[in-house]
Amino acid sequence: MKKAKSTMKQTKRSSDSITLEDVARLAGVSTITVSRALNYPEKVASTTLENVNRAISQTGYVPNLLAGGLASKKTKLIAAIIPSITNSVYAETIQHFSSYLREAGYQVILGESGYPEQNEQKLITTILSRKPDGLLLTGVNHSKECRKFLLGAKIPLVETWELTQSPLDIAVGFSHEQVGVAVGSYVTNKGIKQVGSVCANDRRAKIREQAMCDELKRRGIDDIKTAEVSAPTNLQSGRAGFSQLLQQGFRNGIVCCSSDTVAHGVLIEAQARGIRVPYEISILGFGDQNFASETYPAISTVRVDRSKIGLLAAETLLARIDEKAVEKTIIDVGFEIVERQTT
Amino acid sequence: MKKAKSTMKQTKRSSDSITLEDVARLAGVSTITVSRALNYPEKVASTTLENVNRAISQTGYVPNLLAGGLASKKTKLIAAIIPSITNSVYAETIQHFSSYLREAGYQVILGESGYPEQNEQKLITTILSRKPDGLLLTGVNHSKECRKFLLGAKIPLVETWELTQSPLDIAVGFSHEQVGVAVGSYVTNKGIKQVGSVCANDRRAKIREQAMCDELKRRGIDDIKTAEVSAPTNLQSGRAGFSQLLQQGFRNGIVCCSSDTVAHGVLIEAQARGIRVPYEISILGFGDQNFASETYPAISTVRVDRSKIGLLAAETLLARIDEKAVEKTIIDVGFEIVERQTT
DNA sequence: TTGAAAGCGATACCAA
DNA sequence: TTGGTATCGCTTTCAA
Repeated sequence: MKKAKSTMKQTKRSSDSITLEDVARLAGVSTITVSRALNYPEKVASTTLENVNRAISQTGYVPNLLAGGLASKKTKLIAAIIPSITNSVYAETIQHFSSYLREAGYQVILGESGYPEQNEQKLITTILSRKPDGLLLTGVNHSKECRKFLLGAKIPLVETWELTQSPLDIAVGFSHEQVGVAVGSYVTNKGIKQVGSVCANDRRAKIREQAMCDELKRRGIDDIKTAEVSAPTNLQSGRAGFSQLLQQGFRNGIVCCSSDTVAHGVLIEAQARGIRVPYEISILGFGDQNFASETYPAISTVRVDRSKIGLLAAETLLARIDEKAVEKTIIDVGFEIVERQTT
Repeated sequence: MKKAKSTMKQTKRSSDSITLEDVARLAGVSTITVSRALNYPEKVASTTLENVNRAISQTGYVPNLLAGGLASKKTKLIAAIIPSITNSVYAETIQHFSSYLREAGYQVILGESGYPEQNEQKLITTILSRKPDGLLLTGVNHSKECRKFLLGAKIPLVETWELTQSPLDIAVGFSHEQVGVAVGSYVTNKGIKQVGSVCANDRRAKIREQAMCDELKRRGIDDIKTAEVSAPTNLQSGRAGFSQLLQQGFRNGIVCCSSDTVAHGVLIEAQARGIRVPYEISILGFGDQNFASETYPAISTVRVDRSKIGLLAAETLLARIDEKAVEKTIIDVGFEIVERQTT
């Protein structure tokens, strides 16, 4: 007993939407031919193709990727887990990541991990249940349980923003220790004697701060004032953090911040107090966000190339998915200390 | 001939992943019972439930939502189309939108419409092929073709950021004309005589600027200098825009900007030129982004509540999906002019 | 170049 | 409370 949906009013679980079968009937071909016309047009005779295309536009057919993905085990979906979409460094990374993948016919689905109500494992399970073809992670610090699920999914994975000696699969990022060391040596090379640090209570930020302090001490600078502010940071964090430093007796020197947002807040507080930047104090940010080149003269920063991370992550992931060989599984994109000159 | 996947090495299209059937076999129940244990645990005897749960954690089972969605026609997916993820006003809206939906068991999939290489219709088709249960749109300006596909999907829709008399389904936003009028009257009420406008070449921004100019003229202010900058805007846009105004002879008065980013750029340029804000000129932004309350004293702004838009959009959409009655289909969240005082 | 039939992994429907 | 069976809409496999 064949189906004859068009003739019987309603089959048991009929649906209202237009399916391949509707298109096939209209075009006078079988469903598989329509499927081929969509996925491998070159495998279909040109006249057939025309017929099918006409039928598609006549019906306004929209393929059902759930069904397609279920059948083919390829969803053309890539998942990305980031701490927060409102943090512009992550948003920019994802923006480049998505844009590259979009051109390759993939779509990105986002998960936000930065919210405590959201346990990481549940997030990962939720994401994996959509059966993405690949997955981007932010950071390398996953619980044992999570690693199990991640590896169990048997899909290409890319960890970003941080580097590790033992990536789950691929890592694209930079070393936060190296950033700290570079900042420490930058500061001493400039002959600066007093250093203040306004640092968010964020794992990676703390790694950078620690490495910086170690390097400074190694180079003989012991006068380091530190202020911790809670993540996510905003301008207010910077203002408050800088005030703390001043209370601790910080006067002339450099204020190193865990993000450009914090740095900006420090600048505002300094201006409010009549402290001239970069004359009396100088400020170093991190991320190079919101600071289009040459636009903001008063703050120097550690530039991390979000587009590079996003693009390389996308590229490597795709290569893995297409089962091409991937030369490097640990990719260091580096960073750069950008000095801003006053105009 | 029944399937006996566990005994035969490989069936024709076997897969490596763990399915409901694997769990069922281990728990000694049928697949539908496992399905119930997951979706309606209260409909399953407690001993059975325990067995099933044990089997689930033993196997590390992750449900396949493609299959589930296909069978049930409920994907627990909500799509959101925004111009750009890196624009913080949209990102914040989505952040609240997602967070509300997440608690209700839904996941958000994003589409970016702001990139020209991406035609809107293709974007919509791509999104709809994932069969979301609902859809958020930014703006109310859709092509006829798009409206057709959108309506054809027969899912709840919510248009945000803008209001219209004839929404596709639901609209949550505010009137950009009203913003313009309010700004116009705010300016004249303060007794300001000269107005400069730095406006992005963005549809909604232009609507606001136009309404403001009309209102100003109505109230007898004709001395309006305008500078257009291209979207997406950054600090540089503001600097350049303000420079243009100065060239046109703008001296004392207020600079009205199409976004806070632009306003911030204007501030920087003013400071660079030694023009004191808000004494010699005052600055009005739009959006209240990046300006945590009371943090940035020099710039006033038009505050639009992103969390309200995101939350109300999510709430209304869910109500529609659950087929609850929705009282209002046009929801005006309003706006507010926030004056910042100098400290 | 085209098609028939058998899945993909879940849920809906009806029965026990 | 539990299970058998028929789908959901598409692609793979194999055959014509």
